[in-house]
Order: sequence, then C-alpha cells, then structure tokens
Amino acid sequence: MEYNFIEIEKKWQNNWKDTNAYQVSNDSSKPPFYVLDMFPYPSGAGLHVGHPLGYIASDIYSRFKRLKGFNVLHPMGFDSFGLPAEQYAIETGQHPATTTQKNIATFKDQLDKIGFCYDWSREIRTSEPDYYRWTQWIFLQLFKSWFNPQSKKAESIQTLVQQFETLGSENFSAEEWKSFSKNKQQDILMQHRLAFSAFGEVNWCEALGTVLANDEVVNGVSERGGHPVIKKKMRQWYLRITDYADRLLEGLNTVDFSDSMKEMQRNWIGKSEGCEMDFEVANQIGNNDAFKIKVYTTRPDTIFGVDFLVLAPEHDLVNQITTEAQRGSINEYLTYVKSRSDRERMAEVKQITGCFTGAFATNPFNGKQIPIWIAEYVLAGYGTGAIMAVPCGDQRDFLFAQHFNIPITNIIGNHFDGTQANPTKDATLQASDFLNGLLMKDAIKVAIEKIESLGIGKRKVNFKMRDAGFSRQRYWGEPFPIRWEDGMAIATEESQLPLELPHVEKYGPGPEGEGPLANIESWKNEKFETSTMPGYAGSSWYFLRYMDPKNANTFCDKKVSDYWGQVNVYIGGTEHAVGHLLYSRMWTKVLFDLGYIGFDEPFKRLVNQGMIQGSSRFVYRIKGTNEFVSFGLKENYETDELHVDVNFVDGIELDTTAFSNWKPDYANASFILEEGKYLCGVEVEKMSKSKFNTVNPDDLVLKYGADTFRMYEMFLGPIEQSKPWDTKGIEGVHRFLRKLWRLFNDDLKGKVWNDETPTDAELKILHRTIKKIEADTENFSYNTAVSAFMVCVNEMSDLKCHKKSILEQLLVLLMPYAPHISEELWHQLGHTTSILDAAYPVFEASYLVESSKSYPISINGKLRTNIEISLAAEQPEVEQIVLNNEIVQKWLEGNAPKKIIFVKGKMVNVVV
RNA sequence: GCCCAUGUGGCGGAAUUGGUAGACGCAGCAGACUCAAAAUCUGCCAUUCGCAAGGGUGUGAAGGUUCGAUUCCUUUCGUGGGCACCA
Repeated sequence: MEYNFIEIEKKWQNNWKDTNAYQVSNDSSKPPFYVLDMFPYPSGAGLHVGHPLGYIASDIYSRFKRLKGFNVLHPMGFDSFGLPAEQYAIETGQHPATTTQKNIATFKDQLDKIGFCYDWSREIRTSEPDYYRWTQWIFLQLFKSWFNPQSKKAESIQTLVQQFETLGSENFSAEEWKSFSKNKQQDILMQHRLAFSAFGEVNWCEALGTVLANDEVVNGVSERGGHPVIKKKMRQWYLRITDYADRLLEGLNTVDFSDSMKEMQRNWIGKSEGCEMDFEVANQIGNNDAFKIKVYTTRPDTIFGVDFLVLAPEHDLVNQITTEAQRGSINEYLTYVKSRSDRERMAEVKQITGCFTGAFATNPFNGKQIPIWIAEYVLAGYGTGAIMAVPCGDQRDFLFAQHFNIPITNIIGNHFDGTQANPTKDATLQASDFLNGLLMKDAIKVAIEKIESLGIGKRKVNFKMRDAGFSRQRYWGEPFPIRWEDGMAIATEESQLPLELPHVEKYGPGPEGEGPLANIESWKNEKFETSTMPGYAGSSWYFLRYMDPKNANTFCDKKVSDYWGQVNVYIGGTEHAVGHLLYSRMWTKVLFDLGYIGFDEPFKRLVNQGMIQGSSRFVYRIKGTNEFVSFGLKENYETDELHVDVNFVDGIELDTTAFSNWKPDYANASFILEEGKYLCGVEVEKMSKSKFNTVNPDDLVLKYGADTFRMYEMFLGPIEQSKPWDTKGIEGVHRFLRKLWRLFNDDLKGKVWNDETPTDAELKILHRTIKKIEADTENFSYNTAVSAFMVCVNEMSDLKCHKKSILEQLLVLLMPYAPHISEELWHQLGHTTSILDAAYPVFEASYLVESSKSYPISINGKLRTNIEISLAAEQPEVEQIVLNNEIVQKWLEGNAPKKIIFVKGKMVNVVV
C-alpha cells in the first residue's frame, strides 16, 4: 500500500468536519488555553507561502496543548475593512463588500486545504455589522470616558462634569463652568475625552482631492499620478493613548514578549524626563509685550552652552518673530518644508537645512542674546516644537552650528575637542555660573530646581508617542456613531447601533478632502461624521469577540471572558510591533478600567514569526529592443532589469519558451545565451505579486500534501527568523513522511507493523525523541523538532523496528505537525477513536542513562582525540587516563602539562 | 537618520547555560538495483597541504577577555524589517 496523501487528507478533513472535531465549548472541566493568530487582511492576491507560516506554528501549538489536556480556543477571522479593497473599488467600480466576500472565500478555501484546527463556528469579520456594531459601541465608551490622572484610570466623563460643577479646574471656577455656554462646555470636555476630535495635519493631494497615507507619498508627490502633496490641517478624531503611556510601559513588565519587541514599544512610547523653559523674544510687529518661546529640553544642565534656538517650521510664533529683512528667505524655506514628507525630514539629516528668523531670544540666566532659527529637523509634534541648541553637547546641534557658522560656546573644557559634540553626561561643567564644578548628570536636578524657583519653567515628562489618529477620509471602514450639531459632537444612542455603512455610488473623495460619505445626501442631512475609523479599530478588540462571537447583547459576556482570560499565546509578524499591539493593549486597559473585562493586558505571551521572503529573478532587456541578455553578459549592454515570474525559472536558468508565452510583448523575444543557457539575476525581496516571486501553497499541497507542506514550512528555519523561500527542499520532508509510512506498510507486502516487544535500543531512541519533541514544541523550535523526527525515523528504519508500541507513541508526537498521516496510521494500528485526543507520551529518563562517554580531549583548546571514560570518573582518575594516552603524550613532547581542565560529562583540556 | 533584528559550507539551517563547529535536509558526485526510468538503498561532500597517517585555516571584518569564544566585550561593515492614513 502506498502513501496516498491526497485521499488520506481528504478523508480525514471530511471526518473532522463531520464530527465537529475542532468545535470548542465555553463550558469545560479542562483548563482553558487560548492560542491566537493575527487575523489576515483578505487581499485579492490570495495566500502565498509566507502567510501560513505563523498559522502552522500556532496550529501545532494548539494541537499540542489539546493533547496535553487543555480546552484550546483557536479561532480565525478576517480583518476585512481596509484601503486596498477601496482602491480596487475605485478602479473597477465593484463594491468592497463584494470583493471582500470573494477574497475571504478564497482565503478560507486555501486555509482549509492545509488542515488547520480552527473552530470556524467562531469566525468573525470586522466589516460585518454584527461585529462593527461593537466596535462602534466601544468607541462610544471611549468617547464618553476620560482618564482621571488621580486614579490613573478611565472613568465616565460624568465624573469630570461633577468635578467641574463642584470644584472647577485650574483654569476656571465651578461658577464659571456653570455660566459657560453648552458649546464651550462641550469644547472643554472634548479636551479630556479618550476619543476626541481636534485639528491635525494630513498629507493633502490637491490633484487627487484626497488625503494620503505616508506610504502613498514618495519624494513629496503622490505615488499614484505623481501630483504634489502638502500638509493640510483638518478636523480629525484621535485616541488619547498618551494618557495611558505610563501604564503601557508598566504593563510590559507583566507580559512575555521578546526583549526586542518590548524595546520597540518602549522606544515608540519614548518617555523622557526634562523640563520646559521660557525664552523671551522681542516683538517685531507691534509694541506689545515680548513673546515667550517655550522650549523642551532633557538637558537643562547645559543652559549656559545654548548658542541658538531652533523652532519647528510649523511653530505658531514663526510668523510673528521673523524680521522684515528675513521674511523673504523664511517664506522660501517654509515652502520648501511643506513639500517634504515626514520620512524625508527624518532621514536626510546629512543635508543640513535651516533659516535664520532675524530674531533673538534672551537666555534667562545670563542675558545673552541668542539667534532664533527654524529648521526641519525640529518636529512640531514633539515636545513644544522648539529646542535650545547646545552645539558642544549635541551632535545635531553641532553640525548645524558648523554649517551656518554659528559660534560655539564650550562649557565642558577639554571634554569638548571642537571637532564633534560630546553628548555624554559625565563631564564637569565650567563657565556655567551656579552649576560650575558639577558633573552634568548631577547638574540636571539642580538646574531644574533653579528654573522652577525662578518661575521660568517646570519639570516635564514627555513622550515621543502622539495621540493616535483615529479617522480616515475613506469609505471602507466603520462609520463613527457621531453626529455634528452646532459644532458639537453628539453620540448616537447605543440602542441605535450598528450605524450601518451606507452604499455609495462612487468611492472617490468628497468635497474639501472629506471622505466618500460626504457625497451621500441623506448622510449629510443627518449630520453624521463623514470620515470612518482606521484599519486598526476592528483589530483592537477582536480577540475578545472570538470568546463569545454570537452574543447579541454585549461585545463579550464578562463570565465568558473571565473563563478564557488573556490570550495565552499570540502569534504574528513584527510589522505590528508598535501599531496594532499598542492600540489593542490600550483598548483592553480602558475596557478593564470601565469594568467590562477582568484583565488589563490582552496577550500574555507573544511569538513573532519572521517573514518568508521571496527570491526574485530578473531578466535583462537591451534598451529599446526586445532582446534579452543573460546575466553574465549584461555588462556589455545597456539594459533594463525586469522581474520575471519565478515559476519560469529552474534555479537561475530561465525557461525561455515559458517566458515567451508569458506576455504578448515577449512572444518574439530573442535571447543572448551564455553556454547555451539564459541565466537570471537573483535578489531576495518581500514576497509580493508585483515582484512575480510568490509561490502558491495550493500547488504544493496538491503535489506533496498538506502534511509535507506544514512540516516543510516549519523545517525552513527558526520561526522568528526571516528566510527566503526555496521550493526545492520540500522533497526531503516528503521523503521523510514516505519513510515513516514504510515503517507501517510495505508497497508490496502491505501491513508490516507488529506487536513485538521493543528492545532497549528502540526505547532509548523513542524516549530521546519524546524528550526533544516535547521541549522543542513548547519552545516553538519547530525546525529542530522536524529534524528530530527525521533522526528518529532514520534510526527506526535502520533497526527495522515495526513495533506498534513504539510507533503509536511516535504518531502522537507527530500529530500536531502532520495530523492527516498520523490519524490515518493511528487507525491502521487498530484505534477507533481520533488521535486528536490521544494521551501524550510520557518521557522516562531511565531509558537514557549512560555509564560512559567518549570525552573530547583538547590540547591547548584544540581537539586532538576522543577517549571513552566512565561518567563516574573524577578528575585524578581522568588525568591518569588522559596522560597515559599515546596521542596526548605525542603533543606533550615529554613536558609536564601546566594544567588539566576537566568538566565532568563535557570535555578535557590539557594546557601545555 | 532613528529603532529592532540578523550575518556559520554551493543553499536552508544545527550547536539548551562559554566546552567535539557544520546535526537534519536540499543540491552535487560516485555506486547498487533496473532493459530503461521512477522509487529505494549505500558511500562521499567547509577549505587547503598530503598517496596516507596527519597537519594548517575557518562562524561578515578588526581587536579584546578566557585553559577554551559561533556564544561575552569594544569598534566596524553588509543585509532585512519598522518609523504613526498599508494592514
């Protein structure tokens, strides 16, 4: 009997489906365990081999935990709102709901072929009204809440209103509050709501009449069409995530994420401690009072080294302080900055730009007049949008001063050499009045105290993180349950949810950069908000909905979320390190504060899978011709490098016939060959349809079976690591499964397994394998686990071991990795119940005990020989044996050894 | 630019805490079986010197710590990912 994977896999997939083998109950005596995948955005391109990597890993883990006796929740769904569907709609006129539906069907079909153990009865889609009803509901809770800095948690906005009514605030008394117009009261409350509306800058493209993502802006022009893009202020919605900055930082100590992931989040939050300080500047326009420029600095100790101030070009005071003489060049510079994307402003710091305003500020400590500049390296969004520049202590300031010939003050003596800044805090201050003689790191505190006592500034903690922009001028997203009346945002009644996304005729932008919803008359008449929520809205809480997906009364019953608790293991790519993971952590904290769930961190453990990269192939077309030259000869011509579909290339050799048939353009292409072959160029890039380097899992499943495919993906390398895809190696894993099959069946003789009693050697191999597989599976070290399976099957084959008592335990170990073949062989051994719930083999150390070891013997750290020595032997005995060894004596050349290092059970090193 | 990751044979990778570098697999080479092919099996496979025994070199590069470094430290180069409206 042969290994007919097509039949076997179909048979058991149907069986598992018919018996609801993967359905999970919220009511079980087993301990709960929640394994979650980051759900996919169902793109039109379908799955490529990179997508299932994380899904296979989580599937293996879920099955493993189930064997270990847990009630495992392992759901899947679709993040189905998003920009690509909308752009496709603009191009083709098809409704996003239609294309999304179709794409999801394709995805599910592809996923099912791989044999995942998802409980599809819990599937969710973020674009379904039943789902986004609760996204809108949670948004309303955010809208109706504020962050109380005293209790450090979210509370109903009503508690704030009460506070204002009884105590007033810093800025107004209780009486004043009551006298405010309703409009003014709402404006004030808006400044405290967790979901709030305010003005913010967006990338605006006049020609396209739309707002663009940073991604869609390349070199200051739109990616589509190459039209100019500028910054424009528009009313936007935001989430006040900055209020949660400290709790988001503290929470990292309670979760099991990789250190690098935590580091990335910490850097994103970017907590820094310093102070704000005012610098006075003369008014250039009238004879009004002098302006005060507030700067933020983490280094107030360097106050006597300030040589100039730099404002962000967007700073409010730029216009008012600029002198007439400088106005022309300032305006010129502002125009230049407007055309620059944020990315460019950050990246191209080698190119130093800036412009002098003509104004001078006064250093409050020594009265020195210091010039005020504007420069794009100062960002309006961080701190106060103004900095004090200390060239001797900050490299960027130093380069700026050097470039514009601004004299540099040295406050650290010979710690500053005049060729580069010294950013350490270890130097002793000089020429710094009351700070003289202090170490810089100690002076920071002293300086802040002085600044506060003089009333010119105060201690301030700053975060790099900004409040999260939460509105998009798009169609395919959740509508805000908000109406605008008299400039006030009015929440929709919760009983009216969902506020369904209306159909539109065209998906183009509305007037004045508003979203497509602004084109719908009825929507405008109802005064509904015309922007929609961003992609991360639905994904910020979906893990809760899986627990209780059908509940029509609430987003997730508290009793149910108490049973499942946090996600035990969350698997997904690092590309979500800062976005999605921070937002979902914030939403969880808010829902916790408001009492809707019982935990304030959503994910207990996070595993990041690396990206499977595509290995692209290139052909070289001689400019202006239809002639293609092989890679090695391309230097002789002027060529264009073009992607070619990897499926036409064997290794690096191009199948020229397949290539010619690919596109009509290439039908009569000619080729310049080297040694009779056309060789392609190779580059590792992101796997993407547009680069023609995608490989479809369906083809591989068809050719080798799902079990082979699953194990091969895991065998490629460590799950966290990025690695290029190479289809060739899959043969090896397929051979392994066939070899396993032959332990049970012979192609000619049929059944070969038997009921004989296992030998010690066989038990030793089995238990070594149990130990290794169990540990590797728990650690997500799946590539080494697959290798251990191979070693085990190779050794069992060598021993001609066909014994049921050994093989059936091996099958259980293998089930999480290759469920179909395991289930089939399990039944062939006579079992009548599914292997999905078999008992996991128990490792017994007694089978592995050894009495001696072949010790590696090094001379001066270099391996020279091996000697078999009893494991019980101690140093004196071992020294004796080693020194009597012929090879060791040869290397000693008659000398006595200086030292003999003996590590019991490991090695011996003789130092000569 | 900033942040994170990473660099080991022709290729993917292994080496649980500093202790035999290259497990396992792919590709390649040689052989067995076969009329032939497929499948399967056996052997070789970092590099260099050598008939061999055996030796030299070798984990991106350069230094350092150590009896001993792929592993720890310093410097440096390359590659991949993220950087707030892609998801």
